[in-house]
Amino acid sequence: MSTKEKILDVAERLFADHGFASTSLRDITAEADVNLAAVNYHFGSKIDLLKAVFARRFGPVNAERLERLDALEDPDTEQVLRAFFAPLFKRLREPGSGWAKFMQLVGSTHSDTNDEIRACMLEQIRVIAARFTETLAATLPELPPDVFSSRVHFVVGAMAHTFAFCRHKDMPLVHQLPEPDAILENLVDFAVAGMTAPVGNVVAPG
Amino acid sequence: MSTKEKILDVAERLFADHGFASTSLRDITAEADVNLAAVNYHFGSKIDLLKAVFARRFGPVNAERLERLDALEDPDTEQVLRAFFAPLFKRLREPGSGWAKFMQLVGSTHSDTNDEIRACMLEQIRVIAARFTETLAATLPELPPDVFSSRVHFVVGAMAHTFAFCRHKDMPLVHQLPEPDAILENLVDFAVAGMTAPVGNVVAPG
DNA sequence: GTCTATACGAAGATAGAC
DNA sequence: GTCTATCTTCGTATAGAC
Repeated sequence: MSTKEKILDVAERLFADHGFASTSLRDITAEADVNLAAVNYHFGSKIDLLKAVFARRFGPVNAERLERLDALEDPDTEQVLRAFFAPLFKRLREPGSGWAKFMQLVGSTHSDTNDEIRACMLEQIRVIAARFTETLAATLPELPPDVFSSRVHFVVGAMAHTFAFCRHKDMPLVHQLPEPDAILENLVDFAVAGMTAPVGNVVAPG
Repeated sequence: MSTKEKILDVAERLFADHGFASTSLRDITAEADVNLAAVNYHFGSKIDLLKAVFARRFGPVNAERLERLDALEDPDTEQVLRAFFAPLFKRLREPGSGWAKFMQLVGSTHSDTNDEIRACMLEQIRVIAARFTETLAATLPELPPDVFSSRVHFVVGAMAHTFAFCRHKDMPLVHQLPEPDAILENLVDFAVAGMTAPVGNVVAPG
């Protein structure tokens, strides 16, 4: 395995387990058994290494997402959501492939307050998110735009938190977490019900 | 204002805006116009400063949450969720009080991969979360335990992401975000629908 | 009791030798 | 391509002023 690939693999795992800011380049290069300066040579900087970690995996996932979305004719809310979630979830079935760690990293990065760090992931999903948001909105034509926006936020949050912690041990309050395929079904059930919920009391703006 | 309070205020804001790891004690003490060593004197360490930031605000919020929960007799799903969310949301109505920044910090810390950082917040809500999870489960007796667990994760994720980003400008995909009170109503509608959704296809474990 | 000045080791980044 | 040396900034610790 090349130095570059060794760094990518170890960085992905350590970023996911301890967070980007809390992981030092010395941790990565020591565990990958390469020289400290190799990171700067191959990737330029720590933040560019993070970008490379995201770019490597999002390519095939996003391609499959678009394929699934384009294959739908007159899609409903569930089909759109499933087309977005399934391509990532199905890769969890390959143990040892690193996809579980990657998903964990995606989830935590999605909620990172640091704009520069979050941008490394957002630049990978910006185009695809726009396509899916647009198509999803079309399945809910009667929903007020501000309610739709709020609910998309809620779905994104539910997804991100699930990605980040669905396999985490330190969850004393919520036990008995099911298998990846079952989590996907639970997430789709939940998100469809949330997106299509009746609109309750309207609060006047201002 | 005392040195201790100045440090707490500035730390809360900078941790919320840039993340805990990306904020240096020198950033904090420079903006608070106090000496660097004052942090170590008053709080002991950077992580203990974070704990103090959480402890200051969670006290009154959690007390009100328990009051509202105890006041309910034979509560339904919506009432339990509202008793948890409302005490924090209502404080957003006081502009300049720092509660919006605190909420942002709570949301991002909830999704932090670093166990030590997340523990600073979890220790503040552990007892209360157990009470609410237990009461919430009682309102959904027919829901399979693993589905309930998944859905609680989803609600927590929706909440955390909303806290962290509901006032953020860098959200090009989702516009027209409503006012705090409307976000609370939207969140309650969404979470109630998600928690009470019919259980779809059951996936065999393993 | 409070606060300040200052020093130490470790971190990320980078220039230049090989 | 790879590695050493070095720069700046970080969290932390300590001695002492008020």
